[in-house]
Amino acid sequence: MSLRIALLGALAANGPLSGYDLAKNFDGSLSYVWPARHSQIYPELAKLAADGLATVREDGGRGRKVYEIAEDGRAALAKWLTGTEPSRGIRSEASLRMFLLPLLDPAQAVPLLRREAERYAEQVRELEQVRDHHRPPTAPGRNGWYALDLGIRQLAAIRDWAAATADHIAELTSSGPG
Amino acid sequence: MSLRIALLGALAANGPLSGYDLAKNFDGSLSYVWPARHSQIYPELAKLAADGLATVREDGGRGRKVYEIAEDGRAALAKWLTGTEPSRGIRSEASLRMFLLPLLDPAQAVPLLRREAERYAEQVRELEQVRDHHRPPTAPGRNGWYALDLGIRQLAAIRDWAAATADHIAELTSSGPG
DNA sequence: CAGAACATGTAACCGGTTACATGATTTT
DNA sequence: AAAATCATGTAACCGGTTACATGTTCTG
Repeated sequence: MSLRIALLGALAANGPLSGYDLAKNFDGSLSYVWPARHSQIYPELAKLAADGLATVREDGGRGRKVYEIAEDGRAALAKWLTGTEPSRGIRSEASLRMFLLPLLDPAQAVPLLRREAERYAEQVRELEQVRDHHRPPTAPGRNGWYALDLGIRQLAAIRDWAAATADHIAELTSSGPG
Repeated sequence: MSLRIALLGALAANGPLSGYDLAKNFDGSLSYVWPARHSQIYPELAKLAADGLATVREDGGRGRKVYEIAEDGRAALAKWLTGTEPSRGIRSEASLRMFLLPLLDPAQAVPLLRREAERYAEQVRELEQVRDHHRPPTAPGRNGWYALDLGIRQLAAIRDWAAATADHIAELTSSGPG
């Protein structure tokens, strides 16, 4: 279900798009919460068209097909956003690692946590540049600025946790068993 | 691979456990980043034992089997934590919804964002109580406090984003097209 | 004209979910 | 003795990944 919604969302936000465009980066931000490969995207777009939620049009000689969201598609998207409870579960290998890092002995855990903190800090800096380059929207509607902002905040949370946890463990071990 | 690691992590952190125990809540916190059902856990534990990463012992007459992490298991866990790059991808239906909510017209989006902000605020308050009840560890090693702290920070980030975005959209529409 | 990038699809496999199935102990 | 809970497992299905397969247009 969710892939379908993600595609409708991308089409609603970024106008008519081909499967190739969508596969490339899913609008550059959607892939952060719902990644998908072209092998999954192409069949799903075909289904979307078959179900009348999007319209297809051949575009140029290279076999390119451009999909545009239909009225039924917008309705389905709005219904999902307003009328259903999303599953709160997530599955994140990176977070799993964070959860488990404190199990290592402090001499290993602290530098790894600091390295992770720095990695996330760097990613946050990069994305902040992109975000601030685009500037917040001055009119409501279709744009990825909010999505990017959310991504940055989540990464910053992990960064802060990793730094704080490294400090905490380091402090414990310097005073504790010494 | 990750389920295997998650199970080893749970066994390392919380001592010997049965599949039933693990399935119940995955230590109460691990399930937040890597949920799993008993139908997946039981076979994986059997494999873990077959591969020598954990040891089994029958425990009581109800067919209960208790698994304990073996030395090889600890080594495998440590190797994964220190020697591999985790995939950075996540898949979150809740975040997907957040990403897409600003696509709705402001009259719908703003109250939904505020409702989500309140939902996350409540969850943060609940988990903060749990966390602060347990208090931060005073000795390094096996405990779920850090994991819980990470979960709270991530939820708080979403909460803050939802509130800020609601405010921002509301402000735009009150001054913008009026 | 060769190689890169564009563009779409299919098939095999794997991890995960839902549902099915069974039996032992404890509680009421 | 019935119901609830403990406890483990299997099977069918589905969503997603990897790999395979094919053809077109642009660039150097």
